[in-house]
Amino acid sequence: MADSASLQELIIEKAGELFREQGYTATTIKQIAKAAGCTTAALYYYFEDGKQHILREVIHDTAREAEFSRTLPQADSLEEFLVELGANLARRPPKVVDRFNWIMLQFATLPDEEKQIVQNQVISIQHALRERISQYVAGKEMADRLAWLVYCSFVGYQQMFTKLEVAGVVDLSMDEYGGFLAQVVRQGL
Amino acid sequence: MADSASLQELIIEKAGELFREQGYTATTIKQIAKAAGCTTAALYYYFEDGKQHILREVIHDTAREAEFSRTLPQADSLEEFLVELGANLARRPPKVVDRFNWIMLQFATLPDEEKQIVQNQVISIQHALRERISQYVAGKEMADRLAWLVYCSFVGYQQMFTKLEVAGVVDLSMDEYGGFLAQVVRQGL
DNA sequence: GTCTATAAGGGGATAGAC
DNA sequence: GTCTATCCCCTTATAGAC
Repeated sequence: MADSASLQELIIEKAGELFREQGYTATTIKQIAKAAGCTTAALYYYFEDGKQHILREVIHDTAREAEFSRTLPQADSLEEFLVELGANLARRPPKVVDRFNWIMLQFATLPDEEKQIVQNQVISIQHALRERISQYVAGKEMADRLAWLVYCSFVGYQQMFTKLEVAGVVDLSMDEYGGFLAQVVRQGL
Repeated sequence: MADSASLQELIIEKAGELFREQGYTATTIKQIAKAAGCTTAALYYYFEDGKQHILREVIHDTAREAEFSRTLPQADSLEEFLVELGANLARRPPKVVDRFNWIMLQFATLPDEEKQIVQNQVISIQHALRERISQYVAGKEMADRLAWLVYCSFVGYQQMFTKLEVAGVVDLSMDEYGGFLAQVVRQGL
């Protein structure tokens, strides 16, 4: 981002953007080079194994970045926590959502090592969610399942409403969705 | 599938499989031709606009097929309905799940007409879900929101556990997940 | 209707200059 | 470290034979 960033970092950053926007296969190394302001030969100086190598680095970089920015809201009750969580998620930049989507959809074609990185990230998010939720509910098992339910619910919302652009046709904001989830969790119907 | 199927239908079917497995961009028309037992020239006889044209037809075909096979379980209570729904979804062939994922990946790059087909499908599923749910709960608004919550929850589960293969690491079957969702919806925590 | 043959272009990758 | 120049292969697509 800064002009002083090394070309290597710049390549990873620009490649990440292109992968996110177009997918891995649809992105050419010529596009990546152009976006990074260099030639394809320069790519091979930093990434000997070519395009696949850049992909791996993008995944690693994404994981590192996500690790850093993960913070769950504070709240006095489970209901409030879920409402806040929904509100937080709704405020995330589209970039983050797109990146998650891209990796998810790329997943099947990733090498094993990178698959594990992605899975570990998902699981560590669920763990964080579970620990927080366990402050509000009785029973480890209950907290664990609820954490998955909450996590999956929001992921699903995002896929449907953001990725599939259903939000343009149906009127249900993520805030409302989170609020409804909180209500259901609290008292059922 | 039958040997008597026209080559045109066979191409759409085989292309659909390849797109699911590899993605659209990664699939070549040569692969499609080979899978369908013909040459690339034959493809252009049926699909003048080439690969894009085949993509469109696959989407249309997928929508038609989904329309046909969509049945929701019968149940005496909301809780039972949700449990059954989870069990049904768990039994779906991976093929169906993969297709949904693939279309999601492709969505951003689809022409408007095909985008609408996909959205309409999603919305019509939610409508079916909503109508069924409204048998059990009071209030149109409530049924609508709950239908989205249920739909998104299952989509999210599928993404995480099936697509990201978290099911191999974490022990939470879709049956259990559906059961837990039913329990939460019924009485809260 | 389906094939053979091939054109035209773009893709990933590399050798060697600077 | 980065570029110029280029290679080879594979891709999409088409013309014309059968």
